[in-house]
Amino acid sequence: MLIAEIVLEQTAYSFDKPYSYAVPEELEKTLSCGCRVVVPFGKGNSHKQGVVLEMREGDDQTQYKQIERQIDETPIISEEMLCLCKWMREHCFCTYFDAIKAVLPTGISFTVREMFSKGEVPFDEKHQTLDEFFEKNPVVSEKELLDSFDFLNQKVLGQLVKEGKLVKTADAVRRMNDAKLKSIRLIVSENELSGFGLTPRQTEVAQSIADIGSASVKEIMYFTGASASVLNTLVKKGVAEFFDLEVYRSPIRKTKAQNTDSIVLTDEQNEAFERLDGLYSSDKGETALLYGVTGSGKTSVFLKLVDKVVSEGKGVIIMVPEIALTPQTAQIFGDRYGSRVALFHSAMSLGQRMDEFKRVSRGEATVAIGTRSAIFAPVKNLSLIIMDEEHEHTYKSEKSPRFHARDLAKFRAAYNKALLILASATPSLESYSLAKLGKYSLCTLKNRYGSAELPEVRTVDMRREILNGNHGALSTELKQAIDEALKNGKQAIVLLNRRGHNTYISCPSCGYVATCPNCSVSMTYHSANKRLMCHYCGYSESANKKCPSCSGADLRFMGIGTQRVEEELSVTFPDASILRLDADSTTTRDSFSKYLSDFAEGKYDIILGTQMVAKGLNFPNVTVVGVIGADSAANSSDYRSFERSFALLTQVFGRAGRGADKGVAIIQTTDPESNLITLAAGQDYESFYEGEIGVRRMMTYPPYCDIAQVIVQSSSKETAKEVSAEVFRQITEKIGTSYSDVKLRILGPSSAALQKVNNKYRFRLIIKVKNSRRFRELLREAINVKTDKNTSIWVDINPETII
DNA sequence: AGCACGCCGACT
DNA sequence: GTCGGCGTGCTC
Repeated sequence: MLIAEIVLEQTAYSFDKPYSYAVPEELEKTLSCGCRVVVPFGKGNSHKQGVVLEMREGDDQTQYKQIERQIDETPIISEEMLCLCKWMREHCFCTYFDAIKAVLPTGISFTVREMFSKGEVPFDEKHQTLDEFFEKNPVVSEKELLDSFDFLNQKVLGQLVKEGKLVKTADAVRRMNDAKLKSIRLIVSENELSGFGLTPRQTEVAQSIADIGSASVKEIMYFTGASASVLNTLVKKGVAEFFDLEVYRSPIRKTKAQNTDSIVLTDEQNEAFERLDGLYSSDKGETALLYGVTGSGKTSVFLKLVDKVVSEGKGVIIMVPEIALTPQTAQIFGDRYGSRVALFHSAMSLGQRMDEFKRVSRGEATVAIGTRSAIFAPVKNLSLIIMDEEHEHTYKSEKSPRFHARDLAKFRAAYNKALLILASATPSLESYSLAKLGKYSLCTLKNRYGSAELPEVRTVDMRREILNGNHGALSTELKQAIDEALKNGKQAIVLLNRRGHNTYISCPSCGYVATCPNCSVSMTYHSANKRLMCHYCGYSESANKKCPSCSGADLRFMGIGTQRVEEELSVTFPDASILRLDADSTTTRDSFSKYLSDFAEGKYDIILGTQMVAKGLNFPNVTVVGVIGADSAANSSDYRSFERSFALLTQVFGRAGRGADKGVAIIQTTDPESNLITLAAGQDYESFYEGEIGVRRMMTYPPYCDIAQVIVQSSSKETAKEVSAEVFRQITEKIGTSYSDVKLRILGPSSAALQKVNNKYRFRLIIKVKNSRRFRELLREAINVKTDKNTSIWVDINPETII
């Protein structure tokens, strides 16, 4: 008797474990580990999707239910990836299926639907109509049945199944639908609108749709502030229709390798290459940290190594923090390896991602390039993983499974005895300390390639600007420098270090601040639609002219947002064309790289953006870089903010002088004495590291411990508070008894930094601990407290931000 | 999450 | 006496 150990979809964390099922005879030959199946589950034998983890010879088949159907003829998940899924469940506090979904490209997922057909027992006379119905459609979905017959409901259906009059079957459908963007367009002409009895609000929205032509529902809701119901009414009244817009397809692939030049390395690069090549050839599954200053030519070293991997017929994964910002990377590798390259990133359509997944798993593509999800590429014969800009926070997943791609890369490297290269100009403190301890091999590139010079760095004290009567976002010095650059036909970049820096509206007389009714954040003013918006839940309202609290007419815009800086720039430089790049101005991700290339071609004079722009800074014609609020993040409470600001500034300074002209970087700060700017200007990572690691040691922060963040979210503030207190109690009780060997410190429970998001209240516990198997066991037990439907508990190990 | 079992209050 | 409320416990 064959027994299969199967993990199931739609399981809560508390009952997520492998379940044993009997393998029916007809599947004995075809079924194997890593295949998806449909099984009956629970008292009602509802159909669930599952994945076979293990197969074994079993004793007594009768105690198990039978597998109903096999979805994949051959395994969709390899042995290695199944192990990775187990690892993720153990380390990331997610369910097996959360991990499995992450490993598979979305387009490959199936959804299991409950279907009904006639059973052995005939229907009663009062249900005669059902007979006729099933005559026409032998297999019907639940929804169809409920819609067609008034006397049917969930309960009656269950009853009929029990009596044997109906039979439940499962239908596995592939869902590809989210490759489309729900959009809306008018189906009558603009001047006919008056004849449909529309309300003023509906007319206004219809007018907006007419103005834009057609737009995604999301965009329309953003610009008009209308809810979905207004749009639904427009469709109902026959004015407009919904349609699906195909989302962006992947870039055209070059089938032939175009660049076959051999790579010429400098002495220093060659030395690094030899070191890495030695590690690569040793097949020990090691990790190397390549610390190379910006502009030291890390890519050339990679290319030479990848050349070797490809020539040996082996596989490689190359990860970059955000592919839209580094189109060059994909380009360079695409030119060199042609169709051996497979791309993985979020801007690709589901179909495309699935194709790339298949090409890689069949071994047609051996060079997988992409963002953090590329770590799941089923590369054959994996022997090298490169993680560029390894310190970037985009490598940490912020939704379940909350993994860090670096950890998964380590797992895969060890499993395949492959070499993992972590590369950065500003390595994370975690990685650099491990390199210093000798756990990683450290390779260093100290010299900038070619003649590129570091820019001159000037610091502007913004407190002085205010004293001099300049209340704007731009200092006089920055304005002058931009002015000069524009006169000489050069370009400028203005970077806004925006963390915690939004434009909000407040009343000076009573202190009123416009806040979101659903979330505990102040709302951000958007000049594009003249509305106040909440970035967390999407709520918006029109901006008041008067203070709703005291009717004062002197409402002020506080803080600095990109939109406000844009206005200031366009007033100061009326003839310059300004490109604003932030999350709000780029609705589609692919447009980002297009904007950047437009800027490189000189279609814009000034680029204005948030941190994300810093990575794309590779423009020879830029001579001025301004950084606004350079120290704002450093002052925030997050223990990583100093590190982040240092990395950002180092990157800005390192990239600013790429052309022939020596550039100037103007740093606006309220704390000019801070050594952050001096360290970054000197590209002095060593000193930064020595200082910061001391702080981490003293305060017990990573790498001196791990941080586990337990978050309790509930629609009731009291419940959130009580449950988090209960988790706290569970933990303290356990370390006092059965887990006395685990040493940890708990902070909290306290209200999360964002107390309320989307009308859900959040409480958190922060645990400083050495992340060990024993600790995870303890925590797993401790969070297993009973909660109501509206309450959820989750764990984030080493979160990127402490929320 | 569902779904059943089970033990109390409002009804024909 | 029965129908149905939702508290509790299990799911191969």
